[in-house]
Amino acid sequence: MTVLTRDREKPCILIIDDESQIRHFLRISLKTDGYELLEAENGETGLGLCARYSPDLVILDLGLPDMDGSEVLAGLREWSSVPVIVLSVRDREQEKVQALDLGANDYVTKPFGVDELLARVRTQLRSYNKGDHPSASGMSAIFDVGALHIDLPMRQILVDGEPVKLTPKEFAVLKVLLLASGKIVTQSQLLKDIWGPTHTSDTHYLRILIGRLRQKLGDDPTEQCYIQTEPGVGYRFLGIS
Amino acid sequence: MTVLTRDREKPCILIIDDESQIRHFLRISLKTDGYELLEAENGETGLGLCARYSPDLVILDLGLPDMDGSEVLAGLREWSSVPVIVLSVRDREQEKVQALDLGANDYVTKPFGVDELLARVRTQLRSYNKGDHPSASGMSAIFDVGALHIDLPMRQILVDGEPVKLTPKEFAVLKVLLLASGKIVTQSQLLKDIWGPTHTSDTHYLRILIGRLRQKLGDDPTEQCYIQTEPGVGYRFLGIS
DNA sequence: CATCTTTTTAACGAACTTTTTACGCTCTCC
DNA sequence: GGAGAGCGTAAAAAGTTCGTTAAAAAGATG
Repeated sequence: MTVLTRDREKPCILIIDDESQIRHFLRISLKTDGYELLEAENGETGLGLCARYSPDLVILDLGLPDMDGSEVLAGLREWSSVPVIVLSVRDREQEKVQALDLGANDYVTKPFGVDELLARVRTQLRSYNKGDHPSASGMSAIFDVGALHIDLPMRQILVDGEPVKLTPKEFAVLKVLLLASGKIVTQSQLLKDIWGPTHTSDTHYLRILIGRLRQKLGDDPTEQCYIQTEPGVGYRFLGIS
Repeated sequence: MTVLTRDREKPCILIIDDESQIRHFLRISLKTDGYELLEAENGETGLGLCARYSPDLVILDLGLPDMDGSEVLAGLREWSSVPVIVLSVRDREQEKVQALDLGANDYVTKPFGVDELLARVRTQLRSYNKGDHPSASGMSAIFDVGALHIDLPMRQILVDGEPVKLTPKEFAVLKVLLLASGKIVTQSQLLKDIWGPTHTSDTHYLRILIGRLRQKLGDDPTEQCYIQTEPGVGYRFLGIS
């Protein structure tokens, strides 16, 4: 199952709550604050939506019809570290402690003020985005192949331990190839991604750039060590299966 | 001044509260849960302790004698990203919103249950340790690189022991680069952070400011000692691995 | 209101990227 | 075998970006 595409500009929030009034109420508040929304009225669909769309934050009501809210939380924490704000009508301290220790990031007691909830949402999203959580961006961005060490977020490339300087376009091409590791990336796709949709036919740009890239990476085009060319189609990065 | 050593096994919590009963009460609860403690009864010593010992978490009372709690929070957030749990007797929603948007990670209204507070402490420490926060791994707000000594909370910079005056914008840029030590900071990000979102394209502002900064810090752009430029992308501060 | 500091604007040379142009190579297909 | 398409390399030309300097404008200070 692949991650379905969604607007990556707006932060996406999943609401799991059975009360339609609360969902309605949250929907209006959150949408006007510029969030994209997903909604589920029971734990199971909530978990499903979370798995498929990997939202940036989950607002979870503890009182659900099909399963206990803490079960949902526990299930979620099996594989995801998405921030969770728990809502509950119950103000029992032990329940708060339990939810927080199960992995909730915040606990808000109903009835609550919208502004406070929105502020807590901002707080969670803020601290979540600060560290680069692997599950948020999908995969690790550090590659080690042969004498090559590539750190995408640090934008650092080492060949035999020696740092290598890449130009912006060189780096962009390498990144696209790397993120599709093993798979072929079409020439027109690379051209569209990096040069823009008006240059999808200027394949010689690519040939020259790939040449320089191979040179800088210490790659021999006759042996096709790192960057393999698929004649007539495109290029692929070899190394990680 | 270097970072003072302290027991790195136990998480260290700084309590900033003027009421000695509350401190006593928290001290007992937190110590039995295995935390190391620091205490301050006003904002100024609190900030000082935080700068010197860089605790893993701060519990901050909003009602302090010497300065407003939100001032302490704002001052702290100038240079530190340590998690902060705010305590307050006031249950006004706007105050919660303000504190959370100023950078607080949680807000607990007095009177509160110990168990809940302890659970919230655990939650903050947990999510703080997940991402690799620079200041979590022992780095403080005081930097010593080569002949350079930078004290962010004191706003003081020494080159070869000589104090150097920086303009507000120079200091802001240096701070952003420093807090992202090693990582690249995009030009547009610096421009957005310091000049505001309307100047994200005025890259020449940055070039001039970086030039002056390098000059004042005694940095040679041909040797790329402190501030390294990543052509076409942005800048990074070198020195601390 | 005058002075000093800080920020913004303008201009220019140097270094670097990207694009253009040109040429050699291999492979397929007629 | 020859023509043409696709790929790789090399070097020159064009275009950007970077760093520096200098001066004008704006803001702060007394």
